[in-house]
Amino acid sequence: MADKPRPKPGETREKLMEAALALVGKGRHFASLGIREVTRQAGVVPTSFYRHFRNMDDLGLQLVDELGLVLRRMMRDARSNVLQADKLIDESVGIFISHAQNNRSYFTFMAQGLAGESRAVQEGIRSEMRYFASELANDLRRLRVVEHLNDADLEMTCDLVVRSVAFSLTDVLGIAPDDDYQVDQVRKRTARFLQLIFVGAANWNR
Amino acid sequence: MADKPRPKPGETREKLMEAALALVGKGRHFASLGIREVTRQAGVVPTSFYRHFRNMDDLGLQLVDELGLVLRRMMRDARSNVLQADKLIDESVGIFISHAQNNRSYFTFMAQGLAGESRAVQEGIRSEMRYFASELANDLRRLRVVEHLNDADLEMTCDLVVRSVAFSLTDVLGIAPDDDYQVDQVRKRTARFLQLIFVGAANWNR
DNA sequence: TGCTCTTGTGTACAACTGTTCACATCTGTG
DNA sequence: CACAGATGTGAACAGTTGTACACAAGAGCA
Repeated sequence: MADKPRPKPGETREKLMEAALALVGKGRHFASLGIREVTRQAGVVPTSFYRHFRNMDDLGLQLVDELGLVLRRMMRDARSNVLQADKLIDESVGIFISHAQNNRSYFTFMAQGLAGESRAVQEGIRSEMRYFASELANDLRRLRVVEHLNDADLEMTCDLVVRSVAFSLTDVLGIAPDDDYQVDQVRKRTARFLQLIFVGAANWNR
Repeated sequence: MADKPRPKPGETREKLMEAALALVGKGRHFASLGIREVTRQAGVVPTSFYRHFRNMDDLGLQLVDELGLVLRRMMRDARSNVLQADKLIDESVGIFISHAQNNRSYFTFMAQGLAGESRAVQEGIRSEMRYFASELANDLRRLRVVEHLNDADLEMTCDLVVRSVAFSLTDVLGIAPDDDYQVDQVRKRTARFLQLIFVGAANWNR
C-alpha cells in the first residue's frame, strides 16, 4: 500500500465544494460538471463523493448556503465602511464590486444558478436576494432617507436596487479581473443606475 | 451567418436546433447538453450533427441569432400594439411577458446564456440587449417623453429598463405557465419598476 | 478488548460520450 | 446523361461516466 498524506477528518467535503467552485471559476458551468470531474479536481477517489453528497444538485444546494455567508459578509462590510451618507451609493457599489472581484467563483456560481437547472438552487439564490433586499430596506428606514415611502413601495425599490446590482456584478464577471478601466466603467454605471432609482423613489408619490 | 440563402431549408439543421431548445424548455441546462442527446431528441443519427455544426457552442451561437429574431418580433409587436401613450409601460410589459410565455424555451436559453460557459454566446446575448436598449432610446426620443435627457443619460436609462425587464422575464420562467395569478404579480411589479425608473428619469437633472 | 459508525479507498461494469470512417442517397448543374 | 457536392446513415473506436460493492483505517464507547 502506498502511503497516503493524511486522512484528515471531514476535510474531503470541503475539498469537494472548493473543487466544484474552482471549476466554475475556471469558466465551466456548474450544470455541466460531473461527479468524477469534481472528485478528480479535489484529488479524491470518486466514491468518496457519496459520503457527503447524494448528487450534484445536493452539492449545489450546500454551495448556496455558503454563498449566503459570503453575501452577509459583503453586506456587513458595506454597512461598517460607508462613512458619509452622501457617498452611500458610490461607496456601497465599490464595496460590492470588490467583493465580486475577490469571490469571483461564488458570484459566477450565483449568476449561473439564477437560471440553473436545479429549481432548488434557483429558489435558494432568489431567497438570498430577497433577504438582501429586506435588509437594505431596514437600513434605508434607519437612515431616514425614504420616509415618504410606504412599506410596499420601499420594498419594491430595494428589490429593483438589488436586481440592478446583481446584474452589474455579472457584468464584472465578464471582464478580465485586472481590466481596471472596464471595471471602473461598470462601477460608475451601476452607481448611476442606483442614483436614477433613488431620484425616482424621492419623487414617488402615487 | 446567413449561410443558407439559396439551398433548400436544411430541415435536419432546424430539427437539431429545435431539439436543443426543447430540452432547454424541459428544464435542462444548455451547457449540460451533449451532441448525442440532442440528435436523439431530434430523431437523427449522431453523425448528422457535424453536417451542420462544429460543436455545441456553434449550435448555441446560431440559437442566439434566432433569439435575435424573436426579440425583434417582440419589439415590433410592442411598437404596433401600444395604443395609448399613457399606458405605454403597462401595455409594453404585458406584451413582453406574453412573448416570454409563448417562447419559454428561447427566453430560458437567453437567461442561461447570460451566465453561460461560452463567452461568445454570452457576448451575443448582451449584444442583443444593447441593441434592444438603443431601439428603446430611439422610440423614447421619437415620442418626446424624455426631451430633457442628454444622449448618455437616456442610453443609461434604457439600459436599466432593459435589464429590469430581462430580469423580470426570468421571473416569469420560474413560474408554472398557467399560474395566472403569479404571472400577473410579476407583470404589476415590473410595471412599477419601470414607472419608478421613469419618475427618476423625469426628475433627472445633474 | 471488542463492537459499531463514519470516512476513505480500490475495483468493477454497463451505459453513455464525442468523433471518425466508409458508404448510401438525394439535388441541381454542366 | 453523368457527375459533384451536399446531406444522411450505420458501425466502430477509445475514453468517460455514474454508481455498486467489499474492504481498511480510525473514532467513540461499552
